[in-house]
Formats: sequence, structure tokens, C-alpha cells
Amino acid sequence: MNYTIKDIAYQAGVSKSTASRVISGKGYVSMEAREKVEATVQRLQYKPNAIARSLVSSFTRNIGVIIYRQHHPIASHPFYSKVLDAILEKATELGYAIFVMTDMEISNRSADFLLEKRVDGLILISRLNNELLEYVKSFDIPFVMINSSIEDAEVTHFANDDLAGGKIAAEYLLAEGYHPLYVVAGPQEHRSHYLRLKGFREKLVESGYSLAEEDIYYAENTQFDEGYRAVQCLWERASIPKAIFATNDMMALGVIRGLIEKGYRVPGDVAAMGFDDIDYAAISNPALTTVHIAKTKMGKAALQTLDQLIRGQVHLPKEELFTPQLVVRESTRIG
Amino acid sequence: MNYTIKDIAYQAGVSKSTASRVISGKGYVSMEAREKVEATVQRLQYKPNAIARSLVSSFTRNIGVIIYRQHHPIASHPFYSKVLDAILEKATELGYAIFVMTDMEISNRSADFLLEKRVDGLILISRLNNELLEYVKSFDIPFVMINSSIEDAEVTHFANDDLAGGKIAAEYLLAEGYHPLYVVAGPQEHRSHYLRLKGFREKLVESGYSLAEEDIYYAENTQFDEGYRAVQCLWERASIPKAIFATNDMMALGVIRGLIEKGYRVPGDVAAMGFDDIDYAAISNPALTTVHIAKTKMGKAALQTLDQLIRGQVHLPKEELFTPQLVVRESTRIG
DNA sequence: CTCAAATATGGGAACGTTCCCAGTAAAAGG
DNA sequence: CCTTTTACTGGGAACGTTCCCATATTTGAG
Repeated sequence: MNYTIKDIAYQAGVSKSTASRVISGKGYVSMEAREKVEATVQRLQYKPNAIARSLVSSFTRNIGVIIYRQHHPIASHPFYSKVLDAILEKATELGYAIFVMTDMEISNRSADFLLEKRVDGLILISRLNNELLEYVKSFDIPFVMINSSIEDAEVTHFANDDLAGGKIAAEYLLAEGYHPLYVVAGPQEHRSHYLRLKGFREKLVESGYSLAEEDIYYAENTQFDEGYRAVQCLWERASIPKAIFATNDMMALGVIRGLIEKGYRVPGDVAAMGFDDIDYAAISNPALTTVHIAKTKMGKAALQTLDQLIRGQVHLPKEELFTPQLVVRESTRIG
Repeated sequence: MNYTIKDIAYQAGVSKSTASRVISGKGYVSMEAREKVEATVQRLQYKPNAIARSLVSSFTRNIGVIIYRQHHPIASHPFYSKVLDAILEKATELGYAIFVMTDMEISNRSADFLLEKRVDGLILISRLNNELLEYVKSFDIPFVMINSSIEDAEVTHFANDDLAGGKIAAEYLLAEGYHPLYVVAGPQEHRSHYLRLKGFREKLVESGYSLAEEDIYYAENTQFDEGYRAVQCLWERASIPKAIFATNDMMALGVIRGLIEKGYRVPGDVAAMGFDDIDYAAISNPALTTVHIAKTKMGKAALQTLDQLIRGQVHLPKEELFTPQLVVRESTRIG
């Protein structure tokens, strides 16, 4: 059985009002009463009931994180798990507890569930559609999006500057003399993969090159296997590229695997480059050149802003883009 | 503003008792009343307040997961994130919401926090000490442990059969003709690393071999860098092994990196083997031979059992060991 | 010495549910 | 036709807090 504030009050010989004042730390309390109550709290290992507190204050200090995944589990996702880590760490700092939910299909289910739990705010990560967005908006609960597949002018959104990232990749590969180039592009319905390809192509054009449609493999999902398959498909064509850029690291790793199996040396014969800078990029063989995304910063900033939203601040920037950074490793470094 | 059951009752023209009966689905309600209430619920997008419900029922349908990590973030941990994924999936199935917490040092902080939130149960993962265990036990809240660093006869524990796993590794390497062998062993305070080494050694002895202390590198943590460092340290000694076994995959990957940098071919010159079967093991170059742990099964079983505990079942097995499985990949396959 | 301000206390309403209970109306049993 | 059961309804207490309010005591300024 759990003790209540009444038990504390009774055993400390004060009223529950006084006990409440000591425990919540607000209002006038005499030194004597304070000591008696604190001693009793200690002795009975009393823990205030956050449920009852929430009921009266209408704040739960709980936040829901929903990651909509289509193919891949959430927590073990090499990218989103990093963001989630950052959120969890920041949450401890700010005194929030985090509900983590994952949903295979994009539906209202998770949001409904967390709304019933009366979370103070919501963080939506990755894929979502307009219907869901409108649904969440219709309850006026603070929420932010991270790396969402869609954009909305009214909703605070944290994302990597993928257009710039695509350009960085193209610029680097061209500067290193890699040409011709092939691209393995993730699903174009997703904002980030679309922008990465777009930035890459724009930079090529700016530099006097071009990117033909037949030099692009459009992947069905964003995983290792699709990178591997891309090599098989692209190789049915005549020319062999000097480098392959994939719009994320997992696919780039699949590309490397495909190349090695075909007997090519990476980067000796064909170089490979990814995007995301997941943990494994640094330790793979060869280590993967990629575009680093500030995953930790994104996660922390998202919760920080959500906290401000919860505390009633209104005039916050609607979009925050994080600047990506080139990370050069072995997979594009010859000699 | 959120609607309450009173609003529903008023707008539907019934008492809040009747509205409650319709919404919670228990007690007698006329067809007419039911329809009126359901229509109003639909119209106002009413969501029952789980906080108020919890207060009266004393169940929250929330469960806390605490992962104590020493060096590595939790969600992006290649092993525990898989377990967490399984827990999240099972939770959706069983109708629980999951609080995920992470703690750098082993303290009562996270447990206290979640206890105040009045979670129905707790899942403790990885490292913990007796003090913490006794503390959690002192509140009689149902809880289970997964892959805990310590054992306790009274607490339900889900773990891999690490002793058997160590034997499997030794048996396989010997059968393939690998000898002499080096071992990179994780911190021996942790039950699983201790048992993996123990099983490995026992099998060697059974087979007429032995494992000298100087052929073991005791790692300070369980990460990539320590595997890499192990190679540097072990190589200061005279003989070169035919294979190296690391008590987890991350260290094994570090070993491979170290070997490659020294100019050895893996497995041509020296083979390498890990333990865990994390995602990266399958896609690394060379793909890593390892001992597979049923991470998903462990996570699901843990929540399943916790649910039974919460529902009042008492006679449950105190320990469940999952049988590991050999996974042979390139890193030990010659030719 | 008086009176206002500051300090301290306890009673009780409120938060949004559930659930027990008393009561009524209709159906069924004798 | 009376009685018992069944079907249905609404009032109100309870869950464990916070917080407003009324009241009591102490402090200290004039």
C-alpha cells in the first residue's frame, strides 16, 4: 500500500494542508512543522502521487514521442534512435517523462492513445501525412515535428538542411574528381530524400554537369538491401561510375557490399558516399564518407522548444534547419 | 479545452453516471441512451481522461523501462534497442504505454521518478546493483529484469544463456581448426560477459585445451574502441592467434578493424568472432560470425510476464534463459 | 499600546472519473 | 393482481492532491 498525504499529515500531527505545503514547497510553513513532515516523509518513504497532482494541475509533465516507421523498428533505427536518445537525455534535465510509441502505419491510433493519457506535448518523428497532421492540430496540444516527411507552415519543425547536404555531397565528389556519378535515392515522397537528391542534382548542374534519370536508382525503401540491389540494377547498364552517392548511409553500406561482391575495390575502383553519419559509418570497412546530421542537437532542440510551447510561449520560429557537415572517410579516399 | 464526461452527459441529455456506463461499457444502458451518448462522444471528439480514471482505479496502464547505461546511450545501443523495440511492440498489443528512462549512474533516481508516476510495473535492463534492487523491492510494485548484471532468486529475470553461448563459440572455433585462440572479454562484473568467458574457457578445457590469462584482454568497457585496443595490446606478445573471440559484437568489430589495419586478412590470417548478433554483424565487411541472442523474444516475454504479474499471478518461473544460436558468417569462413 | 502586516494553520471545494446505492419502471412469475 | 426479478437511471462519495479561504498567532511600526 502506498501512503497518502493524509497518512503523512496524521503521523506528523499536522493537517493535510500543511503537509501539502511542505511537500510542494509553496506557502508559509513553520520550521517545526516542516521538520516533522519531512521526517515522516523520509520514514514512510512517501512518494507524492503524480496522478492526483496531474488531475488538479492539469499538467502531467509527460511527453509523447511517436515515430511512424514503415519498414524498420524504431528504437533500433540507426538514425532515429540517436534523436530519441537526445530527447530522453533532455527530458531528464527538464523533468519530463517520455512515452515512446511506434506505429507501423500512419494512423491516429498512437496520437489518440497519448492524448487520452493527457500528455503535455507531442513529438512526431519521420513520416506523416496531412490527415494525421490536421487531426493532431485539431486538439490544441503543443507539438513539434522532427525530420517530418511533410512540411506545414503552422507547425514547428526540426530538420536537417537536406538541400544543402545534397549540395555538399555533390561538391565534394566533383572536387575529388569523381565522375561519372550514380545516385541511389530513397523514396521521393519523403521530404529529406527528395531534397538530398535535389540538392545533389542542383550542384551538379551548377558545376556544368548533369544527372541523367538512368543514372539514378530509385529505392523502394531506405535500407541496406536496397543499396545492394541498386548495384545489381545499375550494373546492367553500359558505363561504370567513379562514385556512387546514396541518400542515406544504410543504402550506401549496401552499395559497398554490392561493389565488393562484384570484385570492385572501394574506393579504388568505385567510391561510395552516404548521408546521415550513423554510428556504423565510422566503423565499417571501409569507413564511410558521409554527410553528418546533428541528430543530438535536433532531438534536444525539439524538446527544448516543446517545453517552451508548453509553458505558453507563442512566438517561436516555425522551422529550424540544422547545418549538415561533410565527413570524409575511407570510402572516397584513394591512397 | 477538453470536454469532460459532464459535458457529454449534459449534451446527450443524460446523467454523468449513464454517460460513464456507456463510455466504460459496464452496467445497464438503454439502447436510446447509448446512441445519444455515443453520438455526442463522436461529435465532440471526447477522449476520456486517463488521469482521472487512474486515480479511481489505481491502475495507470503505464509501464516504466529503465536502462542503466554506463558509457553508451540507451536507445541507440545496438543490443538494448532491439529489446526495447520488442517491448514497445508488445506494449501496443497489450494496451500499455511505455515510459523509457535512461540513467548514467546506477541510482534510485529513475525508479523514484517512475514510482511517483504510479506505473503499474517496471522493467529494469542491464547493469544494476544490490542496493538499487533492494530499493525497488521495498515498494511492492511488480518488476522484471532483462539481462541484468546481477541475479536475485526472488526477481524474475530474462536473460540469454551466456554460459551455453560461450561454449558454442569455443566449440565452433575449435571444430573449424582455429587454434591458438585469443579472447577479448568485457567487464567481468557484468554477469553476461563473465559467463560468456566462463563457458568459452570451460569448453576449451573439456576439449583438452586451455586458456592462459595472457591470452585474454580484459576490456574496460564493451565498445568498438576496446576491441581495437585489444589487438594493439595482444600483439605486443610473441605468438599470433588463429582466431579471436570477443564477448560481444562491437568489440569483435573493433578487433577486425585492428587486424585489417595491421595488414592481416580476416579471416584469411586471423579469424574473428563476436557475440550478440547485432544488426551490424550481418552487414559489416567481412560479415561477422557470432552467437545470436533472441533479443526480440526476450523483450516480448519480459513484458508478457510483467503483465501477468500486474494482473496478480504469482506462480511464475523466476528465471527464463533463452537459448543462443551460432551464426556463421564470413569472418571465420575461409575460402 | 494599538493596529496592520506577516506568518502560520486547518477546513473544504475542486479536478474527472468510477462505482455503490437508492429508486423507478417494466417484465416475468406465481 | 401482487410480488419478484430485471433493466435502467441519477445522486453522491471516493480516489489523492492543490489551493482558496477563514482564522489565529506573532511581529513590529507608529
